Amino acid sequence: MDQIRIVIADDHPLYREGVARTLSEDAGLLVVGQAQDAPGAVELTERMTPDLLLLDISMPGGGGLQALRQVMALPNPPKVAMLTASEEDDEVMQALKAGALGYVLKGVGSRELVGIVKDLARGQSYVSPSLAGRLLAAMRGGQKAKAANPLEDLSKREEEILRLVAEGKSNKEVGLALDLQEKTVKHYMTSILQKLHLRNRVEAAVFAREHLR
Amino acid sequence: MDQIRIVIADDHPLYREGVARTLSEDAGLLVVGQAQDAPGAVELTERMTPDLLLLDISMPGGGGLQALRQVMALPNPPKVAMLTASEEDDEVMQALKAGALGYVLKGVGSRELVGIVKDLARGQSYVSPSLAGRLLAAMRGGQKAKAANPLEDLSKREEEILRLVAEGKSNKEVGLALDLQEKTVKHYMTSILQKLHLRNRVEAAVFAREHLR
DNA sequence: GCTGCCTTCGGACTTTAGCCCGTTTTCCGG
DNA sequence: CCGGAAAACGGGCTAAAGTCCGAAGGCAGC
Repeated sequence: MDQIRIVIADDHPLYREGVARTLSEDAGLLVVGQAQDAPGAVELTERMTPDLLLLDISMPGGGGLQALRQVMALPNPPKVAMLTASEEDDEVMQALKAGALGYVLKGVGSRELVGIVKDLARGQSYVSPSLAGRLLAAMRGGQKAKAANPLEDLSKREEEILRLVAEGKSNKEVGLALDLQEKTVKHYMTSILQKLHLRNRVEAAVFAREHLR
Repeated sequence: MDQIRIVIADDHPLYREGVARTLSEDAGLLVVGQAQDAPGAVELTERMTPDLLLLDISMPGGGGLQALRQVMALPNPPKVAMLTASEEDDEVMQALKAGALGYVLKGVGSRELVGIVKDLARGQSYVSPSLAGRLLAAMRGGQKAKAANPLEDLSKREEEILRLVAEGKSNKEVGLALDLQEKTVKHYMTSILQKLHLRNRVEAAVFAREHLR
């Protein structure tokens, strides 16, 4: 049986090193390339046509999610696993929706990683346990799988107002900034809170900080 | 000349591995221990009395900053460098104020790290360039060096309340959660806003999200 | 041409938030 | 022992936030 050909993309040289060496120690695995940014990852994947791409989410040059989408658009896309420190449900969702086979937190042990990589290469998906639980919960709560971003429900104006609220502005100040009546801003707030299933402007501000921009 | 004895603390096994191997390849350096959490780092440092401690900031069991303070309180504290992905000015400040000699971002290259480690062992401080600039700016802006955190002004209770506010809770809900009168919570809010120079609870929530963990 | 959604506003509310006056208890340092 | 800060509470008040009515023009799709 052939070796599993792997490309690693991570902007931290030392972490990349750790992963590469750990995987290389297993006879069944072969690291055929390393990239340090999103464009590099796409380019390398295209050139090396690996079986598996380990992709960090937080990378310069567009971020791992964008790289994921580009890689999946290639003629013979490899299996892709996101390897990341982030636990944002949102990003997990987006990554899996975009075609990632696995989502592995950077805290994994070396021994574990080798096992996971082999599973992934066989087409077996993998999501780190601590995430898996919350993922399932999110799906149960959100019915089918649309939980990605309720932000899309917001109109242009609503989003604009939400941004200002997230900066700590009062309704009156938002009105002043956008040349609207305070009353109108209040109406928008009500609608924003309803659409995002939030209870008050503090929750809205926090939500905006974490999901907007 | 003796080798430089180093302890590495990081909760990511793979990253730890990468650092350890990179450093070990240099004849002048000797990795004498690895820890994966804050208490472990303190304990290991106490037992091994290394020359240098490389400390990750985000670690289970209290976080790297706490470990830093404990380590510095030891009879013969090693030189300590924070090794982290975080770029929070706040944390850099706190770390340096607590006695860290260096603040190295995880994005460093292997070759660089070896050089930096040797500098540190000689007592030469080091702060990653991208941070150094902003640090100086912060100091110029904040006069002397007090810019660390206005959070220290908050009493225990105030901080507790701020956390709940940052979750979107109303004064009444905070009162319910902490078994206080709504009125009391309002009083605390007034005092919190005053101390942090903020105008309303939305700003407080945003502030808390960015400066409180 | 009708049906929606977006944008904008007004009236009339109720509920929260925030400030300024106080008081009491406790606890800690000089 | 006294001062000061923290912790908790109360009254009274103004302003801000949020909700529920309704309404009007615009622009898109069917």
